[in-house]
Amino acid sequence: MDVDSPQANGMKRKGRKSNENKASYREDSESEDMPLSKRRRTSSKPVKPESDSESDVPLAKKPSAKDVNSLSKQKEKFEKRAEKEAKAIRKDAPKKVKQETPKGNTKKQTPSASAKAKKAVVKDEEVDEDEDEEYRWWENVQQGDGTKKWATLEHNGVVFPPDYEPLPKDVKFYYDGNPIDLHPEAEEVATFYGSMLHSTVNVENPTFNKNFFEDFQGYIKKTGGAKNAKTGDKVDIKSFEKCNFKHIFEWFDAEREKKKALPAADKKAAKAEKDKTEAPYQYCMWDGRKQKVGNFRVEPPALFRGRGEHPKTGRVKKRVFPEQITINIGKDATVPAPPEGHKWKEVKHDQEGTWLAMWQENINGAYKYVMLAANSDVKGQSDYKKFEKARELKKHIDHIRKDYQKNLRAEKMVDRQMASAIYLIDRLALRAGNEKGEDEAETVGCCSLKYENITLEPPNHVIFDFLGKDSIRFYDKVEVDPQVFKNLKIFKKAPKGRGDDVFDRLTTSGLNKHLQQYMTGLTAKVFRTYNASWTMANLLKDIKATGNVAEKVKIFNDANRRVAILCNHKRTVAASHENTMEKMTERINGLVYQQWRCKQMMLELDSKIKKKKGAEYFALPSQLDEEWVRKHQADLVAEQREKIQKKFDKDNEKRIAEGEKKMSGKELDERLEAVDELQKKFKKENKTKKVEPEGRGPSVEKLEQNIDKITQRIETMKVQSEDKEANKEVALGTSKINYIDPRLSVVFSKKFDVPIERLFSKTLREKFDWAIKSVDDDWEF
DNA sequence: GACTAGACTTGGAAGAATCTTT
DNA sequence: AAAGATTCTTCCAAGTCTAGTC
Repeated sequence: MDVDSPQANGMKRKGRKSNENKASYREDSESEDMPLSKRRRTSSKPVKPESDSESDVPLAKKPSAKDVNSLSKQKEKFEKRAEKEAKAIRKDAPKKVKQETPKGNTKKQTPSASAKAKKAVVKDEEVDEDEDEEYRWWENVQQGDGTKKWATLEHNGVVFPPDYEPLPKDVKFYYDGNPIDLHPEAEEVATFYGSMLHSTVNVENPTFNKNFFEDFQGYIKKTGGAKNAKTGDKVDIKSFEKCNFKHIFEWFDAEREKKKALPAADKKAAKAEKDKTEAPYQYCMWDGRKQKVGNFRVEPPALFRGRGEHPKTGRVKKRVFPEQITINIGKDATVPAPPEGHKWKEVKHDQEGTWLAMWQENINGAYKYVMLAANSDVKGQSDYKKFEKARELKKHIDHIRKDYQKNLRAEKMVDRQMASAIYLIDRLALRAGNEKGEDEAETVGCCSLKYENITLEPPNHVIFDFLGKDSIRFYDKVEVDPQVFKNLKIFKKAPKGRGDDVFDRLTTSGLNKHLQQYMTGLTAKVFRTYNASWTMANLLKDIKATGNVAEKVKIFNDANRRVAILCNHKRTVAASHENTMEKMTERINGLVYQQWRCKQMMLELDSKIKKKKGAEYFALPSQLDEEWVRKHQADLVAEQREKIQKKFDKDNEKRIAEGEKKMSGKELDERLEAVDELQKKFKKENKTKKVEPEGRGPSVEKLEQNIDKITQRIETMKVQSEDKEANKEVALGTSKINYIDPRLSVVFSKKFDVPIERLFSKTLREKFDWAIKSVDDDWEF
């Protein structure tokens, strides 16, 4: 239960065993002597003698390479701008460059500052504005040394999950067809699994099942075994295949339904009750200011849902007891009382930490922290600092780029690898890529890229294919600098093979140390922030103010999407996606059909028009065919019939409600005559291959207008549908929340008159309060 | 420099709430 | 009003990176 064994956030690091490998890294063409000052670091694991057939199974269905050309071309443009700007900054502020304090770019902030001052005065007079006066920390960011995070801190600790409530007597886990009695502790574990049968990604994962079953068996053994609920005989639970959790699942499902079906008032009351009991934990007092706590709930016991091929996925994540929890709180504050009969593991007064409580989870020994919510001052400040740091990189980026460009040809292997790695981090927004342990999913970042993750295609194309954070696949074919191509070829040279590091001389800390030389605090991840925000800034810069709000929001989202693609932020395609797409094409086809009918009507009105416009114009569009038309006609007929029926029913209801008599079936028949006529009309059209002109005073001109209108609608729908398809596996959220400087969005909102609500949800507006209140429409990243 | 404990940010998915369509 | 789609929020896993120890 105690997880005190020292582990790096639980993960045992892979030993850095060094193989003495006398690899020669001489390039084929050029003869460069690269001193091998250090021993080569290779994976401690032997190269897996995997059968090729297995390893060749594609990771995902279809590699969706990004549009290499347009994206990289634009990136080039933005890089040029970056270089220009870096030079301009240095020219502008030859001496001040060192520390750009928040008030640093005085020119731009002065107007807003004075405006705010005015506002502040007004506010003093009419106090009714907000609850309590807000603390505009961003107007006065002290550098400080950043170590002491608070002077006083009061909070009420954490909320524990409810105790386990045993299942009703008639709901059982089944084994080999028999209901089984389990000790509540083992039964609880059964419910972890039973309640998630709908989660196919887990329940169909053999590792998940194996791990779960092992732990489950352990619990059964530990708690006195399992018994046949009918006979009372001991049952040995030894085969996962014979386990049946269906009854448990159905019970949970029914409970979920029951909850959902509750009257709205009851739901509301239940929520109010919960809010009330949790209220004391929602907020804390941080340096005397009320601040929202983020995650005050202790994580409930469950099955660990490790992602990708996590070797421990499915293991039981145990219930956390007060005895495992460390509380961090002000010296003078009242320490929250642990639950009756329990005590805290420890109570600290660590002013250098921003966490309120902490414990270690039993699977990986990972630390779990209770911290403040994203909208709190501390989090806001560090967010602000993060973006300021990224902006600071603007001043150095040209140097850094020039440097790595030069060092791509460095004599020493380390330097070459360093330059190549930074190149990739900068150009492809790769993560640093820390070393990972044996008992984690095998994912990589830049420094940990493996031999097999890179495929070289002469003259200078590189295919990257690897699983990154969260086992999300990164697949991209990229055109790289010829020297980078050469280098990668060298880095991959024999005796390296599958499983070996491409950058065998690099570690993330070495890389970051190198980066610090250019700028204090510069690390690999700053490049991601910088490139994301810089890209967004440039995309927004090129926008012209046109269209309505919806169109402008779309433009914004398009830019957002470009950033998300840059960062490789993906989501799994929604189950309903294909269906939705089909519906959309059907709708489009319906419009195309309408258009075609209009054209046929024109033929009836003007006998010469066929010659004038050409036969092509009147042909049935290629995406439609006879069969489709028949079906569509039938659908239209059915649709109309349904509509009339519904209207009729509704009218009748109304009549009854008003005390009138119901309409007769005859009336319905009369109304439905229109449908019959439509049907007849279609029949005739199909037979004669002619379409009678419709509408009042039909004319070729009117029909043409109509066709144009429909064309418009088709176009919008097509755009919508293409948009949807392109967006199906791109997740916009992460870049919006973590990478794009929120001030960019605020400026966009102001400049183009798009309400900020359209760009930021309520929580995001709270999180980015500092950004919303601190910039004018001329602020630049 | 290697190693790792610790603390903090980033990330996708699940679940809840809300909007849209039927 | 139910169903379906979409958006927002919560959850917690999985990264990054610093600093301390040897």
